[in-house]
Amino acid sequence: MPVQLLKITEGQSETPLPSHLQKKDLKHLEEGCDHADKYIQGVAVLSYPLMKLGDGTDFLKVVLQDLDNLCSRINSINILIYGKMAEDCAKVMRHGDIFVVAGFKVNNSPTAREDGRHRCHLEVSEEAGSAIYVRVILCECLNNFFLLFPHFIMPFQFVAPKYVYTPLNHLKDGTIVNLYGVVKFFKPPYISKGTDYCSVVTLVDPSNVKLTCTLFNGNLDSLPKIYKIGDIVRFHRIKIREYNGQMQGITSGGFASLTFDGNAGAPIVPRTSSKVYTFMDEEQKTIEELRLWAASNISISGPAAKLSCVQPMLYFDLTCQLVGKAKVDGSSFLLKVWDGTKCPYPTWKVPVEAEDLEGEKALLHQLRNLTVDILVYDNHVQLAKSLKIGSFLRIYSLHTKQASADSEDVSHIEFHLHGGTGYGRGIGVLPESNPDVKELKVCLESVDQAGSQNMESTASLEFDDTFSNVTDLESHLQRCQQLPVTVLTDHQDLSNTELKTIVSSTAPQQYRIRAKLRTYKPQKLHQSVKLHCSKCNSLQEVPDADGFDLILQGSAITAPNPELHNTSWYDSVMWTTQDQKQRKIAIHFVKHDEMLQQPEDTLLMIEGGTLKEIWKLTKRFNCVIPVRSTEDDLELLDLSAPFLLQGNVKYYGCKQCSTPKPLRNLSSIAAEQRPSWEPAEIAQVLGIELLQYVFVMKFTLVDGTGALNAYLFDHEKFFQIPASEILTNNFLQEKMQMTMNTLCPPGKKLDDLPWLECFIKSYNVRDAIKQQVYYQIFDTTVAEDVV
DNA sequence: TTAGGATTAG
Repeated sequence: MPVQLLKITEGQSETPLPSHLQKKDLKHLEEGCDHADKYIQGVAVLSYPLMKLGDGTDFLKVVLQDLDNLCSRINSINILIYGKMAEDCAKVMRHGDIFVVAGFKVNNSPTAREDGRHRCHLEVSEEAGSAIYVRVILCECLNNFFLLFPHFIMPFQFVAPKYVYTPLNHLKDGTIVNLYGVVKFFKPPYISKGTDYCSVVTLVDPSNVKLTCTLFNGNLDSLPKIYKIGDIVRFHRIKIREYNGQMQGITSGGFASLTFDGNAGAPIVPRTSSKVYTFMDEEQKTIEELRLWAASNISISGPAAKLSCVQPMLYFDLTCQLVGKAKVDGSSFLLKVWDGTKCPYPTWKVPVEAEDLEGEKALLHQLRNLTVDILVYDNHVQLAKSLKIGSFLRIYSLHTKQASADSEDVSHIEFHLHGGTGYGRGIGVLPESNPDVKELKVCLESVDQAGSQNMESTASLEFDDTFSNVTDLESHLQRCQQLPVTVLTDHQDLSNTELKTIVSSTAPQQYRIRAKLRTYKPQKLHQSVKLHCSKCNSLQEVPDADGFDLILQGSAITAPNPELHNTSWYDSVMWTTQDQKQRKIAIHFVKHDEMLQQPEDTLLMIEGGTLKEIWKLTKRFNCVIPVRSTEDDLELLDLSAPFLLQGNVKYYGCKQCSTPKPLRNLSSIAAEQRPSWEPAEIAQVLGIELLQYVFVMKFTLVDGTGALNAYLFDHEKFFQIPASEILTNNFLQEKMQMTMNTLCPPGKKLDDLPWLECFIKSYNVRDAIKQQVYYQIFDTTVAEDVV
């Protein structure tokens, strides 16, 4: 029997311990040594109720105090007893009993910092060959004990595990708390620039407060095993700090986590690397309640997209199996994966040296039409290299991009995992127990089986496997071939002119045409967005954020001038950042009727802010104008920076045509009955010639009689998407790409392309050398059922 | 220490 009662009287044991056991001193405990023949001895000063772990194993935690030093907590140690031994021990033990624990495993105690006990704990179970001898102290001995050590009366109490969980709206700076939350966002663990892995997790709970936690650990396994949005986590001992005016969670010593599937009805099995954790019925109830709350308050990610459903220009999470991998260059690495379905578009193959390609050659060949090549970049390379062939992966925020090589006419789809961790971009390894992996394996095995029955014809099995998806696509395309995918918004009474006739005619003229879109430029649609000045007719690229950042940094060198604060038309606040830079930031809130407006109606001016701070302000306030102080007035920054930010849109002014006027001119708008803060009106009073966002594209149109290149110059009318929002709105980017895929489906022959109805005008452009005829599309829009 | 959510543009 692993738990034995030994009777002792007057300090002498009636039954001796087995002779092979040697006593080990608490001071000399070390991890990793063989403790099969060792025992430690101590008095039980604390015991927790017997409980069941997540997998049903009985568990008992007992604290033993070294008999040689009864006063110091550092001489007490946590004993974690598993299985039947826990049950047996709970039956016989009393506080004050002397325990002899033999054949234990020593591990670091995650709670040592918190409970002040020994830095290690002991793990014992029958399976590990452990034994516990409980020395029952007879009455007189016990009396002597209490006489000698009266201060031990207090610790001799049952202590229920006291884990208090703090709701997210009750968090306080500088505390260490336990909490539950539903995962609203997460970055799968990645290698940080320091020494640890890092994972960022944003939680919400029914208080509707968000908490972003930054978790570090040198051991990948010790970070929460979160696989999707909606997972539920329990964090123990997370430190709360204030950062940028918001509460933030960060790992503290002894941090521990459990993760649960967030779907109501799924088994409640905690995912954790820790063998030691408590999980009681009450906590099960908490998970169920959070699942119910999350079901109606969080958009839990649905089944991840399959390769058969991918569209170009999407960011999506792919659950797949790794079939091959290869080095490409210093900053990129190739992963060859499959998910049992076939991508409906031609996919790119990344050229690599045969000897660099790891993976089973026969399988790589057999699955060559089902695997896709994913190029991972920069910070993901190191992790990608370490992945094992055959492992199951979830690749987060994988980007599909449509591209065509210069020499090819037909475009293909590329899969990129770009550098950085924005939007949770990264790679996670899923365990075989994961429900999505189980489902994936069923799918892969069915393809494998079909493959082994018919090795000669992998093509037919691939077709069968994705037949429904292919037919969906075909029927969509058929519809596109019957009806024109663009329509005229005017001039419907005109009849069509053949392209052959148009190209042989003189300009300027206007025509109605019916043609197919053979190809278009730029293929990277984000490159089609330009800024246009309607006064000087110039076109320019949209400046990138780095340039804006530099201008902000430059202007932050000059501190705000306090003499310009709090005027008749704005109220000012100023503060200094807590970091080393001691940066001064001033915000001037423009008043209406001498009162501040609601944030969503407010225009504010900011001095000394960073890109991120400005971006955050635009989330809450209607308009943000970055400014700087001069000796006697506030002024706009250089016009390479946006002069106004509203929502996601940055508004720019034309450098040539603008004559900036004093900012106090804004007070005239503020004095209106209901200031609307329209960008055009703001630009006007500030002497700014507002640049308009436009799509500029070149369409190569054909109709069987001829071909011509026509320019599309569109603010919003053609795509029914505002050009001003496309760069910052992923949904609109996808929508535009899908529209282009309908107008010009990738990988299709000319016969299969849909018809476009367009109105075009020809015009002459004369340069120093010659005169040329150009064509521009106008009064045309994408058909309603295509958008 | 690391990162502190807010896509790349290869």
